[in-house]
Amino acid sequence: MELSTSDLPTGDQPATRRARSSADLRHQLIAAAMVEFASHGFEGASTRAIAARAGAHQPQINYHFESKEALWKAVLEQLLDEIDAELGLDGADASRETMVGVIRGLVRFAARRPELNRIMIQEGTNPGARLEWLVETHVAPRARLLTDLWDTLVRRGEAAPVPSTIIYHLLIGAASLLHANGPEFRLLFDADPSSPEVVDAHSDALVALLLPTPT
Amino acid sequence: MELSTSDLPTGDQPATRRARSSADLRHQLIAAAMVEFASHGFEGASTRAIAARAGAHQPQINYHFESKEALWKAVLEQLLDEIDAELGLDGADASRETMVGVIRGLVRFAARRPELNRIMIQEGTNPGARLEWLVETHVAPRARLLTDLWDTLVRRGEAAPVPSTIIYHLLIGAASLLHANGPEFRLLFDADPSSPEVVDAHSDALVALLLPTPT
DNA sequence: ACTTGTGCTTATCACACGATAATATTAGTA
DNA sequence: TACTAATATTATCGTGTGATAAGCACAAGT
Repeated sequence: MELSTSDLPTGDQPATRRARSSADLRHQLIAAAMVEFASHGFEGASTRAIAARAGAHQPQINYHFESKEALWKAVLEQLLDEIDAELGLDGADASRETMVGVIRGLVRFAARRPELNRIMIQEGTNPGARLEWLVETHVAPRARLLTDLWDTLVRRGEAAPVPSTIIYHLLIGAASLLHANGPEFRLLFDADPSSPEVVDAHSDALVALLLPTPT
Repeated sequence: MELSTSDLPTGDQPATRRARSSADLRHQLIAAAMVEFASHGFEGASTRAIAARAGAHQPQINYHFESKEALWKAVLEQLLDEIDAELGLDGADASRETMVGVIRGLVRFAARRPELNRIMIQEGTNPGARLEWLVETHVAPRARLLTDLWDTLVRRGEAAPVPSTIIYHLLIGAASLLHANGPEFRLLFDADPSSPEVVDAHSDALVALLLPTPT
């Protein structure tokens, strides 16, 4: 390979350079792993490719993380933190505007960071330990927030009368596939899936379909 | 390994037994590859696992198919034939009932054969030769049929005013994710994603959302 | 009975995988 | 400058990968 510290973004103070550099590499490995896991799945992504993308050697993954699976969990924890920040679902009140914000946020996030949906789709396909960890510790509580909100709106007649168990995957699929499969969209329609025009039209459509305004 | 002809469903007439058995194995390999490709992606699926699932030895794949990729193409051609039979989109007239049938067919097919959506989602994620082959030779013409139908209905006011480029992935995502991620749905809601109740509720919801009846 | 052809089985190729051990290098401290 | 702890680097382990070659089994045709 051929790596030197000058290849990486260097810190400043010598006193903190080492610690910062170490934390930086951790983040770079997580960022690289995010892309590789999203593209090739857990099994298909290789630690060598992840390390190369981060400008590091393959054994550094096992030095900074316990295993490939621990790195995968770190990736998902970061992604879920990011979508929480984008949606702000937990503290919100049960209103139509909240739901509008959630829908638009889902589309915006899927366009900005398609990796989360790609990884979740990959894992949601196969039963197993990774899916159980994902659902039990991360997906279930967030899904609960969304289904509760939806049920409230339906009860008030502010949302289409669709069971919340159905609406969950329906909404996430409708909001994310266009961006998870961005390359396919680009080939099919010769348009940029992450352009503001597409994202806006996509969000507007979903809001209009799911939260019809009683005229 | 330990294989004998008695492990496989045997033919009848000795005159045709060899040829039938060969065609049978081809089909069994395609069926096995369908499951493996859907679960682990093209790169993650191993020819040994495919062969084992079909009750065959790994080199038989290269005997009956040119390569792993040729087997993958055979899988997709079979799946696309199946969904064509389910939807019957090509000869249909441009009516609301046709669209209702398409929507219900998409959901029904995703529930019965989640493998197509799983494979397409995997491939739609990464630019490359496989995606280009898929889109150019198979997806684009079918997508065209659907977007043309949609545009006609929108012009007539019989469908929600959503651009057909947006509706394509929106509809397919909304119709398929629940079933592509069946294992996740099962864990989340403790329900069978392929049960008639779920499939019906899912279809009804999509029809109601996309083709609102002007009351 | 003999040959031919089709498909199966075994062995093996060169390479990629995740993980670990051993060594080298560096930074911080005394 | 010596020493120590942290990180980087190299080498290597056992295993799995897709593909191919060589030889075998057996039915079909003569």
